[in-house]
Amino acid sequence: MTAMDDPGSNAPRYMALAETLRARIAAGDPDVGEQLPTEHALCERYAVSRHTVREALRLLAEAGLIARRRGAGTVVVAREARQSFAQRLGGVDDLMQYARDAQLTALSTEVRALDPAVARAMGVNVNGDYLHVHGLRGEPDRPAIALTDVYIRADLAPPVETYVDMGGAITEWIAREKSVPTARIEQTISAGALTEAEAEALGADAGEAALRTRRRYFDKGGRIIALSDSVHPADRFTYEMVLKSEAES
Amino acid sequence: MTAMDDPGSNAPRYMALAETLRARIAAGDPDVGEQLPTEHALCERYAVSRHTVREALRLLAEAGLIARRRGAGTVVVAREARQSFAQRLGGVDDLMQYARDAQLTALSTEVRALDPAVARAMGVNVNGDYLHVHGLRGEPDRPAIALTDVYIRADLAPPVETYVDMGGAITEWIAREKSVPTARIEQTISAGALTEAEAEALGADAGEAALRTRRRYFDKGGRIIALSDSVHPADRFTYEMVLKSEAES
DNA sequence: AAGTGGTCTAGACCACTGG
DNA sequence: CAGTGGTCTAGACCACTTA
Repeated sequence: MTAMDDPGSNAPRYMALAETLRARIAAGDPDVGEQLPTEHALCERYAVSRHTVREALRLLAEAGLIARRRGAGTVVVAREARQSFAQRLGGVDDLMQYARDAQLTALSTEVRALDPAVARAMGVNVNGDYLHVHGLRGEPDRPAIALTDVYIRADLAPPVETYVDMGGAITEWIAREKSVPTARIEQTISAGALTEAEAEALGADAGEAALRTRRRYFDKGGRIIALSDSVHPADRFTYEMVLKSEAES
Repeated sequence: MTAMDDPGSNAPRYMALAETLRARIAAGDPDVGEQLPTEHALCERYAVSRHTVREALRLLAEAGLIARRRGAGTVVVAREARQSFAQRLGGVDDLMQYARDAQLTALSTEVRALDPAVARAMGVNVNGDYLHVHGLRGEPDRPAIALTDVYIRADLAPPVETYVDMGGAITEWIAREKSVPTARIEQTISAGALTEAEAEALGADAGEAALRTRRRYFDKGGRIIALSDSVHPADRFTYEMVLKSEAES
């Protein structure tokens, strides 16, 4: 009695077949690393067309249970799909989900080699020139929400006149104008106390608790595109994220 | 000269067709909200079979450019796929990416109605009984990494004997044993100073900076499964996440 | 060279949407 | 009710892997 033999089921055949195969894999019948029957064999065994078999296998492949290779066959790669969650972000701007109009106001900018101390703090080992923008982030006429340092690889950095009103979309500008899309972002979030210099720039008290976010932007080849380091006074900022289950059907 | 008319291209037809349609949508030919030609029309226009058209449309649908409804047709929902990033988590355990062996040691447990003050702090409005577990999280013989409060809806909570050695996988137990999988997790991360009670439990100093994470677990219907509230001394914990581009081809 | 999965065709029936 | 997308069949050729 498998889902395939159930005449009362109103599910499409390819779904029923997928469910049957999923149950068998969960039971370890074809165990991890072993081969699934070929598409042709499944057509015969379950008396369905190859298209139906392929739709069923597509579901299992999307669920990460099987891997398929032309000429080599289909192997089981997992007995069951772990429930998985994902935080999706529409773009780099969404990384910090505070108000859209939180503008970066530059206090200073310069192009020079990356300070070794900064590189160490950011957990990277690089050399070469970077455009360093130091500034406050927040809405006009409101207390600043963050004190931010951004380091953009010099050969990718926009001209100084340009980036001021770009908000946080610098990596999108680089993707568009320099054809270097960001492929990976690494972010660390930690707590810490405000230093005196930070407190002064932010109009807060030294020693006050603060949220510190550091981000590293990488291109497809793993090369650094940009670095950013922000300090948020505890009472002015909360990081919120929603993680959704990746289960589909 | 579209990708479809390119005879030198060695891409499959359905990919070429998808690329052609993607370019047209990007140009706003069928603008957002407008209808795409029907599958039948596309078959005629590009002289391919319906299966080929459907494979092409499947790609566009996966990219989030179009939405399809049986009987109603296909509409454009976006001119171009925004570069998008996702943090993927294999399970609830991975939410906090510190060492796997960070066990929760219960200091107290009780079942009672949720304290209104707690509900307010967690940003939820609920009633009913919850199993409240208050404890320390960390490896044995090391300073605790967090002070944690977990509130599990009473009708879903495992028997007291069970949950002790489950680590953080409580929601996975609920999904398996109670058939209530978690569909969404909302998390807020903020900074704050340790209260005296927290400092004492953690063996730290009151007023020290700390990272505070609050999580809400929801089922498919939006009902709360569990709540958790953790405080991490700043020097003992850093939250790290990797966001990968969702672009595929 | 035989067999695999990947692509493609030309049909068909169905559930559902909309006028 | 006509037309849509969803499912399904029975073929076919191809690129690729394995032996």
